[in-house]
Amino acid sequence: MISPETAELRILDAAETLFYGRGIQAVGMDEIRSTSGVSLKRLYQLFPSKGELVQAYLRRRDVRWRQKLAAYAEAQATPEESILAVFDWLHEWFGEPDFRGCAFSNSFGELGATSSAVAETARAHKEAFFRYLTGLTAAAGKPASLGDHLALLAEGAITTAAITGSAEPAHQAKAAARVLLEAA
Amino acid sequence: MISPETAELRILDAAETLFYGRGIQAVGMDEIRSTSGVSLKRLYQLFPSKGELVQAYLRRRDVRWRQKLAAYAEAQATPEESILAVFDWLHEWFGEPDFRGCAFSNSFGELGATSSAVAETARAHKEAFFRYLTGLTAAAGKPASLGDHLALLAEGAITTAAITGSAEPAHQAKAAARVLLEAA
DNA sequence: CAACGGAGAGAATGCTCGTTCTCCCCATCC
DNA sequence: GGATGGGGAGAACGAGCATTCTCTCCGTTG
Repeated sequence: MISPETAELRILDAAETLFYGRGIQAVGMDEIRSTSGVSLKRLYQLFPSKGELVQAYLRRRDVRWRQKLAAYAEAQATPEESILAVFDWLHEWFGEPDFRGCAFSNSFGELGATSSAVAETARAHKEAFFRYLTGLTAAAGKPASLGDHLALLAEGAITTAAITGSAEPAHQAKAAARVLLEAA
Repeated sequence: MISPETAELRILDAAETLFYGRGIQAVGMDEIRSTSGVSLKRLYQLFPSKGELVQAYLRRRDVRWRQKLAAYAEAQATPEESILAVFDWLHEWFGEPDFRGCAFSNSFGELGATSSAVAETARAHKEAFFRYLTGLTAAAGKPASLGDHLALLAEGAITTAAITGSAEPAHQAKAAARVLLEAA
């Protein structure tokens, strides 16, 4: 028997791949089981309902996504470079073969109206992202409004890249961000 | 008996209210029937499957949405004012009580991975929107890249307004748009 | 060794939903 | 008037799915 920790990891990995890749309602618990290799009994012991598994998936993805973004941005030499690096990181993300847009926007569109938990998780994710960008602009001595504007650009690039299937919106957003950054 | 044209209108109105308001998979054909007052038999005569009804809903919404935007923008005196008016129009839209983001982004997030028809309709809508904005910037003697940048801002504002439940992103996007417009 | 408790496989349950079918009514036409 | 055809209401069908239950197996403990 695999350890509970390993089982939980496998379940969350399967949930992330499947929920993100195909949508939450399109994936049944049976498919989570077969992909993770963890029996339904154990699955329900660890996550008492599909809704709780969805929340766990979203929470873990939120933390990881923002950590990866922060690690990339913080590897830059100056605050200005960190800001522009956000859009380089987006470009890399958009190019990943399984990229399908923002997991939070997608789950909000799918379930936001019926699940307040999903709606709230999406809201918290976007708020954290906006706060992160305003933190970067503050470090560069720029106003918080610039952070909001850059966040809107990034948000738009994510949606547009997902729907058009192109990574180009990241470059477009970066060019616009550069103009805003220099004007601020 | 109501005329086929009236029945079709009622069905599409019900579909739009329900699909947009709660998500496509969350709404059953039975609810379309009870809301529209059109019997299931006639419903299936006019739209042979739920998928076709979804496509009809999206197609009509695409046309109407872009018409309303264009009417608002074209009521302005100068090309520059038309461009900025796009964001005023967004602000009005965000303030509507049933606003729940972009119907195309939402349906893409929900069904884009499983339905190529939905994915394609969403893509066509975004492309038309981008083309409309680059047309506005061309009329103002500005490069097409400005149109793309403004479209990203608008797109980000829509998503952010939907998730946070605030109309404020329209104002933020307009402020950023003004900077980009004056710099271009 | 024998009882036990927890684990896996997967069947069973109960519900939802897309789609079709049945049955009945009524307006039209001979 | 009586046949007919199209329409409405809603039951029926079949599939999918979240969740639970059953049965069997095996490792542990006394």
